[in-house]
Amino acid sequence: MNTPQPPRKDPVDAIIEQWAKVRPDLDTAAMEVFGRIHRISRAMADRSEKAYGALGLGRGEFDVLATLRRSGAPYTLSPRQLSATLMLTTGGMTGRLDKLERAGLLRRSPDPHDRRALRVTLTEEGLALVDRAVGAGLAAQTETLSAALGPERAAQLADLLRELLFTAETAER
Amino acid sequence: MNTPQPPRKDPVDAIIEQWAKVRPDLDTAAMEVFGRIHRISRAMADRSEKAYGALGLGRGEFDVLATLRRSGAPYTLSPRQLSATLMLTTGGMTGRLDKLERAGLLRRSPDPHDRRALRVTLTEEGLALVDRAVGAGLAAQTETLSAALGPERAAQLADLLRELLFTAETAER
DNA sequence: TGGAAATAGCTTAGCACTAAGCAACTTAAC
DNA sequence: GTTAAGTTGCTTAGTGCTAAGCTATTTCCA
Repeated sequence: MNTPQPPRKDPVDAIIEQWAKVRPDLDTAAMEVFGRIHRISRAMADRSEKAYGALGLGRGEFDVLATLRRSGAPYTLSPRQLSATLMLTTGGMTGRLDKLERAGLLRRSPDPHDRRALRVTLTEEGLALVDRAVGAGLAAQTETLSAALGPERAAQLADLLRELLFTAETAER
Repeated sequence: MNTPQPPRKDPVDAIIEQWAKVRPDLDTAAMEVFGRIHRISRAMADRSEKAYGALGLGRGEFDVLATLRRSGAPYTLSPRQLSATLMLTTGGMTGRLDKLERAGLLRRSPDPHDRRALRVTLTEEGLALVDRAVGAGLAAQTETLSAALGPERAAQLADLLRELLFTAETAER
């Protein structure tokens, strides 16, 4: 399964070759990394979405439930905390919460200490569903990763990505 | 700039720690890779968008122009080729082409050999603009990459990503 | 050669998001 | 204690996508 592959050509290599023909002056080294990251991200989003989809959840809804789940008992956060964590505007969050509340997966209740604010809490159904969804999503990821790389190279990849993430998310000048 | 970093904790490490507290049974190793890939992809999309944005282009428009540009002279493709390359429905492509044609960056003309089909061609303005935009986008990527990793580790990262991309884009069973 | 199937690009309806702005409320400043 | 400033969640308008369906045209093949 995980013997180091002979270096095959992938779709990103093909794009880079095309650029080399028409714009040989360009330095395309960064595409080798970011072009692939973009495509992997998109492909894995599709795979995960398929895993939750079987449970009737979209990616956005899953993200809300998972954020509540991993906050621990009593599975309660404010809409603001959720939209900040998920890098979503408050308008977008209102829509997600509406849908999830209608599906009975969470509950909105007034915050007892601040009458402007709300508390969003997972219901029992929501808790049970998200536990299954997290398992399914993670299984899809694990399967893909271990089919591509052994544990050692996967760990090496994770380290390189960690350093790149720091820089990428640092406020641009 | 590129001395191997002391292992700092990043946002993905924090999320994984949270899961470990509330669901210690989960195998979260794959998140180390795909969680970071997702976040880097998002962060870099924002950065690139900012680079083209200065030229009045959104990411979607840029992608269309760049695909035409790297196809080489005479910078002509069909709407179908474009939507297939960019993994976009034909409806979405119609909208992008409308906007770009209105801006004078490309032209639609009938295909002489197939009366169902069109040919989409970059105008001179479109060609000049996309050449500037590609330079700007690539500069933003190059800057981020070289601030995070030296050339050697960047190449190593590219190789690991290539293998992961093969598996991620392979049709799921 | 004629008819069925496939393909091209467009249209429409629906969805999920952002940006901007709102009223209600809380906090800070003096 | 009053006023100014900030925060919260929601609403609205606008954007860009998908899915499904349409017409016109081409290709396949019996």
